[in-house]
Amino acid sequence: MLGIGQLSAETGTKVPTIRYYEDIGLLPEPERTVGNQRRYGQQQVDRLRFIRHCRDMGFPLADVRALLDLSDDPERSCASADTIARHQLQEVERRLASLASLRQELCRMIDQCAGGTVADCRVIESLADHAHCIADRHTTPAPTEQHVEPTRRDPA
Amino acid sequence: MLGIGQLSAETGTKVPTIRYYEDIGLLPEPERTVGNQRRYGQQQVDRLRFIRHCRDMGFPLADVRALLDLSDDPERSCASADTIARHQLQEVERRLASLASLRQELCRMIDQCAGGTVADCRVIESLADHAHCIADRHTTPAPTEQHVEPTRRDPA
DNA sequence: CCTTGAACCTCTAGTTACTGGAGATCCCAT
DNA sequence: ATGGGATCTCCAGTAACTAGAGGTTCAAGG
Ligand SMILES: [Zn+2]
Ligand SMILES: [Zn+2]
Ligand SMILES: [Zn+2]
Ligand SMILES: [Zn+2]
Repeated sequence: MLGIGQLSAETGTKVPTIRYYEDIGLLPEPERTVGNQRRYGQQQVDRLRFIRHCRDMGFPLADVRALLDLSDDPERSCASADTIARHQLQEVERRLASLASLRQELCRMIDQCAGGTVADCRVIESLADHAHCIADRHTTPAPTEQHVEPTRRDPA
Repeated sequence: MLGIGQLSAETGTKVPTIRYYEDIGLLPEPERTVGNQRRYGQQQVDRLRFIRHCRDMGFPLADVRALLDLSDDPERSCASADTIARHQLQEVERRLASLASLRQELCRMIDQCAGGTVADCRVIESLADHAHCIADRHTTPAPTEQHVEPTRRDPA
């Protein structure tokens, strides 16, 4: 049986995050010691690994929840799991397209600026007027994810 | 002079968002009618357009704020504007790379599943164990943005 | 057996960039 | 004068965590 800190180390998940997953019902309430501390078994380790892997692949928690439900009973058809994955793929492709076009605009913007004062800056000018852009509109990537510095992950 | 609803229509920004930008100091407090309603002039329209365009290009509000400050005095050197833009470009490229690798994993995952029960599903299996992945780790895109359905933008 | 210090507990609040609603007020046209 | 849409302020909620305060528990050393 592992304490929460060991589970954290084992899965590369921060301790408050584990408790958060428990709060929202992604992880079942674990056993407790007499002194009220959480104790986890292998099942929980696997479940948390599954969750983290899904998150790293960009699935939103709602999808992770659905995938966990599915994986909890192996007799069911996997059709909906595949559907979720295909949706996620589409989402990733949407973001890729939008980022690619964004990259182009940013490059143009930066290339055109020769330096000097703000009055002559092509970057500022381009930002002020979308008419300078190639794309007729920019679609927001709409990520639905986290906002954390990349100071994570250190798997066992 | 425009009312807030007209400014909203003019710039494709929702009314509460305009008030939010005012709250956080991105838009200056506008004039008011005797009845306390906001009235905007062309300057404000331009400023809000600038903000929205920056946001659509993926700049975080902190950067938008810095860019606005710069564009407010045209005599300064544009070096820091260019630096912000180059940072943003790097960020976009980072996300592109990470999404491309994600796309690959998702494709593999989906291709390998022949359908059937969850017990045999390659999607579930791949999610359960990162060892099935090609990439040695997935880097989170770390977006710092919004979470909204794409029900926006309808420029004048 | 007792002490110490790291790990753990609960609870609250903050992050980003907005969005939505309640309940009250205003503006304008008929 | 009146009706209805636009606007006002304030508060709460979204995603997915993260951080901190203030108090307990565990395990090892003496
Ligand atoms: Zn420049
Ligand atoms: Zn543009
Ligand atoms: Zn399958
Ligand atoms: Zn993986």
